[in-house]
Amino acid sequence: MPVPRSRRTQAERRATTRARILGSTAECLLERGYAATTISEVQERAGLARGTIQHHFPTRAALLVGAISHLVDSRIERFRAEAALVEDGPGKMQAVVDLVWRDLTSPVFFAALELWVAARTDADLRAALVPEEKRLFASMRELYAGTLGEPYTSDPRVDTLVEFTVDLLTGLSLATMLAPDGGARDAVLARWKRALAVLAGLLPAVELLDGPGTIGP
Amino acid sequence: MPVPRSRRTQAERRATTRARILGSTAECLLERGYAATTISEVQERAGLARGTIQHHFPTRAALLVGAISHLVDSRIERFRAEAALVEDGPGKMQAVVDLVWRDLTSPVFFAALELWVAARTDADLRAALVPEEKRLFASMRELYAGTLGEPYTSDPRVDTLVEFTVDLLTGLSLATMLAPDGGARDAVLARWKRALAVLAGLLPAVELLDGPGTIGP
DNA sequence: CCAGATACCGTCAGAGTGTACGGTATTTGC
DNA sequence: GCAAATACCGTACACTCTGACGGTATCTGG
Repeated sequence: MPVPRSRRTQAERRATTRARILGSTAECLLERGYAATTISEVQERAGLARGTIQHHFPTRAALLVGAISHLVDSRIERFRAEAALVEDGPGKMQAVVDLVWRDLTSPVFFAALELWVAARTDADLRAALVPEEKRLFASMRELYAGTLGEPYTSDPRVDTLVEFTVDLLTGLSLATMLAPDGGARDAVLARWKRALAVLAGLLPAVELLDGPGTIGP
Repeated sequence: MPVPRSRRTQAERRATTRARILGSTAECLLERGYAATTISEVQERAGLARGTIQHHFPTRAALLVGAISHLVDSRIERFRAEAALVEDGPGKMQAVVDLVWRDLTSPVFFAALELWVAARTDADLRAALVPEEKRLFASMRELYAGTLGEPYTSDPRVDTLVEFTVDLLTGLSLATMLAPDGGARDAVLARWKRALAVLAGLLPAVELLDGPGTIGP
């Protein structure tokens, strides 16, 4: 006997299925990659009819454009939640490195990477992606600053150090994406934490390679 | 009247068309991306018949695997040529940063990036890619060391600094790939050069952000 | 309560893809 | 020279993907 569904407004119906579709798209990007993220595949994962997908996203391009904002939102939200867990203390700079690292090795990041790389050779995708990524970067910068707080935020070098950290960890994530060598990866992370201390003037350069490297303000 | 072609050995014929196919594949990866790199597209660019492509690479997967080694070879060769031009002098460390940057923003890099990202979700591609990239990294390490020479090579911190540089510049290349902001990009590069000097103990940390930053041994 | 709007469904044709296959031209080994 | 081998060619076919379309269920505004 068919359960009479609770009455939902059109807006609610629309929003939930839309979210379902975009969730499946993200999942598919993550697991199968950009090229294999087809309408049929998304449809199947979402458990919806072909026409439904098309009703919300008339073309594949529109679907992928929709996925962009969705992924950016997820990533910001995820980062915010993780950032809230960072505790104050002498190892805060290092904790933020770990925070950035968790972001740059998270599923959302790799799903977004698929679109990012595809956008290099797809003008439409790029046009939609670039402003969204600007939004992402702006949010991220705020979150970095908010998480670090004083006295870090007032140091003019910190912006640069954050930029270094994000770029470096992005490269490291890419490099270790295919053949994760946990040991080497962690070693680079540990050394970078020490390097940050050196660059902040908290540690002499000769100590770049030794010791535990937990240095605070 | 058909010109009687000079007699070429089978090996020669094979090698040249093979190279032609792989060249077209690389070009296509660069210009159109992984998803749009189809047999037809490669065939058309190479000006060969469909059967010819298939004679050399029975499947699309085989073609892409073939492209991997080809790209790695190109990249090593390209880097070697550029490295030979680096002159000795007080700004050598900085010159190597520029050298790495030219590699990580070169067409071959972006073509390889397409395969790299695709390999994340394609086990066969990954199996072929990982050993080739090991080969690439090994060659690169040699070339870094050879280019830097003494006294850098004997400093145990240099390996780490090279790793930092490569990872950081990889991230920077990715980040600025879609919307190149020359100014911001160059600023990060310049600051990283100074940071290297700080990390090597040649410059005090307080000078991270100021001045031209050409520091030598 | 009911007409119009909107969300969802399922099938279809056209284009494009990858691979199989038989045929022609060129080179090789004897 | 001449068969065998191999490089190159072009068509054919089965498959998948996309976007179009008409049809049904659910909601909304009056």
